[in-house]
Amino acid sequence: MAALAGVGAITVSRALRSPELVSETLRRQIDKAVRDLAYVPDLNARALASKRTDVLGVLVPSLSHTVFTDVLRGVYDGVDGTKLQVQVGNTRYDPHEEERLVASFLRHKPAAMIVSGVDQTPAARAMLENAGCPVVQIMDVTDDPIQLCIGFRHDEAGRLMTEHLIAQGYRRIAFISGWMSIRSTGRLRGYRKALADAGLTEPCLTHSLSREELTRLAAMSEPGVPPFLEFSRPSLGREMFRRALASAPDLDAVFCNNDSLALGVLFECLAQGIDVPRDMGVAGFNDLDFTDACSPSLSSVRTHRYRNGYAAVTAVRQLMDGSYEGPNVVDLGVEIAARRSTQRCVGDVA
Amino acid sequence: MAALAGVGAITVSRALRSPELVSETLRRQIDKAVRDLAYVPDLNARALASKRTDVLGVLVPSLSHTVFTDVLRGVYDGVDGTKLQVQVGNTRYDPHEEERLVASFLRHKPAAMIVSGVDQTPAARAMLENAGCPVVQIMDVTDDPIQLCIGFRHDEAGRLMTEHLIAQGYRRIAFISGWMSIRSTGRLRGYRKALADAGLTEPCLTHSLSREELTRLAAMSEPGVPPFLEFSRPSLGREMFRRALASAPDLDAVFCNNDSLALGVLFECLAQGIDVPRDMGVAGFNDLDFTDACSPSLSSVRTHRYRNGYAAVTAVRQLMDGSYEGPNVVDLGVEIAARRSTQRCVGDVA
DNA sequence: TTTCGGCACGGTAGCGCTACCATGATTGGC
DNA sequence: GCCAATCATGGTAGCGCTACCGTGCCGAAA
Repeated sequence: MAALAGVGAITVSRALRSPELVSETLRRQIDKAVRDLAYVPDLNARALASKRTDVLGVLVPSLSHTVFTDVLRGVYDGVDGTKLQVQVGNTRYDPHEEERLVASFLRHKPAAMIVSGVDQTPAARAMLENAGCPVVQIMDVTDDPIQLCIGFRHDEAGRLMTEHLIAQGYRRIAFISGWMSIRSTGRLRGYRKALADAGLTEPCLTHSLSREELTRLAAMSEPGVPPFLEFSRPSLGREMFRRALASAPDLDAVFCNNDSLALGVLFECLAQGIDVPRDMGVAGFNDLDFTDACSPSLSSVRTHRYRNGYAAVTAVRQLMDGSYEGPNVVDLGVEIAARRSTQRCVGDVA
Repeated sequence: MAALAGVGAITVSRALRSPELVSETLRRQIDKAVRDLAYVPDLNARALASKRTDVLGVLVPSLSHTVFTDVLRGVYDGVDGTKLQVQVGNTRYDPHEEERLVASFLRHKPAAMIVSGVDQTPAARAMLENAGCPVVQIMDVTDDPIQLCIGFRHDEAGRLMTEHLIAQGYRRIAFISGWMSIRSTGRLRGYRKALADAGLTEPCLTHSLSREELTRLAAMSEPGVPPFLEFSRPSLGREMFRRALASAPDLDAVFCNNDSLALGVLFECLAQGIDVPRDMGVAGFNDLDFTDACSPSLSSVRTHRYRNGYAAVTAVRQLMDGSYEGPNVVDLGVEIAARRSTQRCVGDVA
């Protein structure tokens, strides 16, 4: 092919990768030859020869949760206009699958890796440490990142929302979660801390389903639907809220581990004629796109998922060209989106 | 490395790819050496030498819509236990981005490709036709697939739901959509056909926002959030429903282009004190996980997204080993999930 | 015993590209 | 007009793996 353009093979390579190094005349000849032959460089050969690629590997625990697709949107926007190619891996909340994927991704010699959470298996961590490319952990923070972590504190988030509920006058506050990821556990810890600090107790334990119940509920779903999806369905929120009410009839608020569960709780209250927010405060987590459209609008914890993905890519690019100068632990923080569903104090009194 | 195991390099290669061709003794020696040296084969070199990879390229228009993440779940479940590696590309509903991604994916010499929809650009189509690997189009059907298409008819889906509403006694039925993808247009066509067949007219045109309004609404969203997401938010459903009511006060049903919009409509009815389903029928599309938990539960069109992804992978695997024997156009069909939000006839009368 | 097919394994030669160095042409300063 | 510095271009030698063929060995048939 290079011969047909009347130049050496290496000049073609140069013309395609750094056109500014090739004279205008030759460049035009080569461009023409490329078009005539519909020449497409083989990326595998390029990767083999140059020992690097433009692949940005991104590992997320789920593609079904808006949470991580928002992150991916930030990632995609961040690589826009760069040479980087995003390659997504789905760990399905399984540390071993994550480990497998880390190995598999690293075999392709990626330009950089972005992984979710800070709880990789020791083997996965070791591989990432020796990967020889920038590695950024997202959606959580730790004092001991592989290289750089950008995220927020889940325990802090849980504490803040619980304190908000307490400030609104709620006292019997339940924490509802269908399935506990490592991050949910952090939120639960924050919730408990806030309760303890205020001298309150946990009215009931509905954050953890028994193994049998999990299995039973999983069986209800369409075959092949992984449990973690099923376990944040609104219908599960309704079910768990009914159980919480049964075991603690004096309940006056529920803090849901995610907005989907909260949506279910909202509908259950509607169906039972329970007044939200007067008789029951309802709070979600993540501030998904439907929270403001609910009636009453749903309070939630706003996490900066899009920004997290975007910031991770920005950091990756700076790490690649050596210009990164920020700290190696970045806490993006969270915000309480206080809406009608937890607004008991103000407004009602006035 | 091969030397350290006391064997030839080629034997190592064989031992790793087809262990049955190597004697037990050597295989054990090699296994040990592999572990000792933490040897990891370079996939780029393998791809270069063997001119093939185990990458299954999957192109979807969005990672933010549950619709496509459900498909991806099916895909991931389908490749489970095989050598295939999923690689996801996000076209962001942009045909040119899709074309770019097709080119980029094909350079990696994938084992097969799965693309969404049947409306690729001529250039993308040509590349896929000459890709030399199985190509499956999903989530829509056409008489003229690239190689094989597995999906469902959107016009048929739109027609069925509209007929359901008519059968329930609704007569002034609006179609609401924030943004029209190529597939939404099909649903609108089916809706109009059903109305025409029943001798009914379209009460108002709320399926198409003006360019200015789209821009204004897009500006409302978080920077970087692509429009197509914003345009299916529940809050947009509330807004568009208000407009529809204003331009057609005698409206008695709305068929929403997706469940998110329908959720907004449901809440707007709740806020305005409009009785669903008696005074207003509300229908969505896709049958997302919250439809059954709404109060009243939301009628929708169930599309087989998970199954579509799974079936595509199954077909890909059969195409790869030459055992595929099905037709080259597969219509998975849709089902009407008739729930309370459109249940005007039965029950109320009895 | 010879012959031959089948088996386990190794040597050689690339796959298509790029890193590295070499070459020749051009420029500018003395 | 000479030399060094700078530029554009080409040649060579791999990157790490696998396809292809070849070697030596075995047991079964002649």
